[in-house]
Amino acid sequence: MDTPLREPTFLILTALAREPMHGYAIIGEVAALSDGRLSLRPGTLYGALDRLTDAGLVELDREETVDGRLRRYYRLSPTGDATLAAETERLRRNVEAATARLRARAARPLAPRTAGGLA
Amino acid sequence: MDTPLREPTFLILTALAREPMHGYAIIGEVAALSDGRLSLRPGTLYGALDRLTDAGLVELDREETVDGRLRRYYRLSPTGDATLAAETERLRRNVEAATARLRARAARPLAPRTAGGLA
DNA sequence: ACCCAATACCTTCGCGTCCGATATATTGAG
DNA sequence: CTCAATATATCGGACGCGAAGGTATTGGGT
Repeated sequence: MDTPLREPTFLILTALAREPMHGYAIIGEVAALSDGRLSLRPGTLYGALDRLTDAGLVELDREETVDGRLRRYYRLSPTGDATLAAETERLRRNVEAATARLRARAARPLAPRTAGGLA
Repeated sequence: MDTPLREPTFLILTALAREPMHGYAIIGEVAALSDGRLSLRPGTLYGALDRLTDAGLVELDREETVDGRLRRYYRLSPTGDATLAAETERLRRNVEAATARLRARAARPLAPRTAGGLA
């Protein structure tokens, strides 16, 4: 499992990091986390939840029935916690690398040779 | 194209942000960017380059022949620049959200209720 | 009493991306 | 003369994601 997590999976783990949640609530939490940019579809969510459970990153926490509707709560496992931390570090480095290059680029928008001194 | 970029694609754009590069050099640059964690395969690279060219994010810069070997240089287009910037911002928010939750989690490893004050 | 929206679960299917393997061509080292 | 490195390209499989649809219950509108 060193396959980098894709965005939906990453945000599902992030949502669960705070406290155990049930599927439908995760959809809302991910939407909030991403400022509404990403609205998970059921197919994405439950597929991911199954995969993450098989991989041992999340665990079934408990089940509740509220108003006749089942709520299945999932929780982040220790492995999931470590994976999320590692993924976050990976992303942080990528963001830093991209930011540095974009900044350098903004400094010389159209002039590769700045009436050069060096090389 | 509001599909989030996957990591290989993101790093290819990042590599090209500094200056135009040819394919084989991009592989090395991406490896350096990721501290050797990601080594692009030719299948990934040229597939991505074709897709990115079709999408208008990168452009063919020039072609050189060095020692009988063709070098095809690609450059980041203005659209690619903007896309990379937007993607970087998106990732930055995700990193911040995950970091905040992981930090809160570390503070209370096994105690969901800290003898609470606020509801 | 009726229907529709919202809550909450789950499944199936197609697409796009990625990766591994493979192929080709040239130069330089052993 | 062969092998490694440089440099391009293609193909098939795997897998995650998204769209759509299906089941069930409660509550609001008419």
